[in-house]
Amino acid sequence: MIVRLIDVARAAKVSRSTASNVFSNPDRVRQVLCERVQSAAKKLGYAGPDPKGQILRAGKLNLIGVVMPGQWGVAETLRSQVFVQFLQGVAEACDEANANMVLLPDRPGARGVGSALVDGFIFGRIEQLSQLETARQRRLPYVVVDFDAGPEVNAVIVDARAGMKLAVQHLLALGHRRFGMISFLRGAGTARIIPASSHRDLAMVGIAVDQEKLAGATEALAEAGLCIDDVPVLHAEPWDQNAAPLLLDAAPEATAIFSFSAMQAIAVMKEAQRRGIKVPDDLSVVGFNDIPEAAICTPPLTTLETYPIEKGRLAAAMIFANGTIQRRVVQPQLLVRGSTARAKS
Amino acid sequence: MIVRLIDVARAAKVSRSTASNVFSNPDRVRQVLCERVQSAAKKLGYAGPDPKGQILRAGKLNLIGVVMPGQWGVAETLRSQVFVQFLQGVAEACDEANANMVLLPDRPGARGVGSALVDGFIFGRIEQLSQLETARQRRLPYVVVDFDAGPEVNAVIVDARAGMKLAVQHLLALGHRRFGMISFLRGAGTARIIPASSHRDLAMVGIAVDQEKLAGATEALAEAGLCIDDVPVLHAEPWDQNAAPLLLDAAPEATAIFSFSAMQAIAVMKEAQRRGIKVPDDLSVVGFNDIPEAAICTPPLTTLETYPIEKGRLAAAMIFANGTIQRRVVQPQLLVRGSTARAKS
DNA sequence: GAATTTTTTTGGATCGATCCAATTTTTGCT
DNA sequence: AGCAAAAATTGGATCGATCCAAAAAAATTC
Repeated sequence: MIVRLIDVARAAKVSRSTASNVFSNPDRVRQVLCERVQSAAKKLGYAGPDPKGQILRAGKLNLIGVVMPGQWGVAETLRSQVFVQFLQGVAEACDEANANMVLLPDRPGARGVGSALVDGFIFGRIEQLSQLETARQRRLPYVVVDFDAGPEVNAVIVDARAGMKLAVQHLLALGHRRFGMISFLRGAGTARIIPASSHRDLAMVGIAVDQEKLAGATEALAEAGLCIDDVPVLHAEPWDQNAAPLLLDAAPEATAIFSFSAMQAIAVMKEAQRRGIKVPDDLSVVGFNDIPEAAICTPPLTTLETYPIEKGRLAAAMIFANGTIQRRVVQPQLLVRGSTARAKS
Repeated sequence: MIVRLIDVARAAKVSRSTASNVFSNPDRVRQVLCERVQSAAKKLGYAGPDPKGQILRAGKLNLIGVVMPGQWGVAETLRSQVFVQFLQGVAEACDEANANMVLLPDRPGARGVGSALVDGFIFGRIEQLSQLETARQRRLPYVVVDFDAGPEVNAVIVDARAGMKLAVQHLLALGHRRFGMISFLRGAGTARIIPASSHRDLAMVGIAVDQEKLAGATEALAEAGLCIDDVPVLHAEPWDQNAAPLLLDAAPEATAIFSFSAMQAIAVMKEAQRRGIKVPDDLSVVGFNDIPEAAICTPPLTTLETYPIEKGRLAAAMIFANGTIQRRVVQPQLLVRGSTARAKS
């Protein structure tokens, strides 16, 4: 049924080695034989060397696995524009290295980290060190993004703490003193306002990078003599459409809101405008990460550029290098646009 | 260096077969041996059966290759939100089938369609039948999206002609008679206005699905006694920021603009507003495809829902089915939002 | 305890191709 | 033509695991 190299070789009356060379090292074969093999291949409908066989010998696959966060699947993760930008960066580096990229779920049971046919892994978002164990066991190179897994692990990390600090300091410099904050849920769940007593409870906050954001905000506030406990906090998934009203209800006095995601920042702007609150005149809003919408919404959103594409490139490059452990920290930059203004006195 | 199954077998003093069974069919092995093998594996640091070896025997990879349009690379393609939505659909179907998804470039030379380790292909966008030749030769199942490759090829096709017709008919029903159109370039290039003589020259228009859009628009106009030749036409890539002004300059009299992409439709709205032209009062705008921005921009964009996620699912399902050739046509639906209104009399 | 059945275990073949050292053929030179 | 050197070709081993029929061991029956 399936035509193999050996069938072609037999049909052309040459050895397997010669037939193999016709496809992989044509210059080592006399032209007469070369043609004989090729015509035999064509007659039998041979599709060329089956990569399944090649791989076993070659060992290298030229394939990087990008591991998607476990709690969300691959499909859910693709809803994040920032993550897709990150993938763009990985794809760019892959293009240059003539490699491909496979999207892997981190569900136990699935053909994921434990058994995927790849040369290395990029962990897009992890929550626990233990998730790296399987990759380590397989002795394949791997890179962790936005998670500090110690000095022996390749890492590309955005300095989210510094970023959030920039954002809050920007608002403070504009004279704001009453805030509202939008954080991430840990795990799935519905949007909700968090009681002040839990504000600093890291166990409730999304993933490591979000905990860093919280730390940054807390620090910046503290340096201005303010306390995070006095700030109403909303926990919500970025795409939860029902979240923004909750915060505006909970923080009627706030003159500025900072969000852990750009999506929720934009949602808050929309909701404020719907209620007749003017942005940025009555309410300043700052987001985190830059997405296309942030630049074109009205007003354009002041937010943090976190260079996801660059991060993707760096991560993929580390896999291809596969040498000494590297560790790169990316510094976010504040993009001041139209959604922030001086606080009314 | 690398620990293989056979090393573990030797260390545990059992045969390869038994060692293999410990990992793949534990119930066939007595518990004593099972433990002996497992402890040997742990001692040697064996990471479990290497998928490279398994694959050769199993034959099946549980991996779908999504082929990206050749002219753009993988990274460029990920910039298209509609394409990413399509990928979401593929990912959903993969999740259910416990398979994975690899993104393949269609560059010659790259490890692409010709040699990728996959069970089947989804061609995201193709321009010529010949691009399918390699997949056909490899005798792997494949699906083509938005391209009519004949009755012997799995296909998921959006009825772009009907969609565009809906859009133009909507504008006609609102009383519009003077239009502007934004089409796609074939290949890369800078945005430019197309002379009337070339309006119906399909060779200039993007890919097959875009040619269908042109046909739909032409038909709808003709049915209202209008001719596409009288409509100023702009060719531009969706993300070209400099395109919108060109069209507004070329079509100062237009009261309605229809675009082959949502991105350019939004760009035109922004540019019009910048010039003091009110949308939809002075100018109606219709896009194609629905992206998140379209729903939240001001005014929200009237556009066509083309169900990319559903298309992705259907395409992946056809690969998994791998039976009789299927062919699904998806009918777009017009989402009337705020960017269209009655023409001023 | 021998005979029979059932459960475990094993070695050989296989998946499809590539590499390498040894062999055969061709070429070049006198 | 004869010999050496170069080029082309070949068969065996290998990549890492799984399958299968046969053999061995254990459990059951009389």
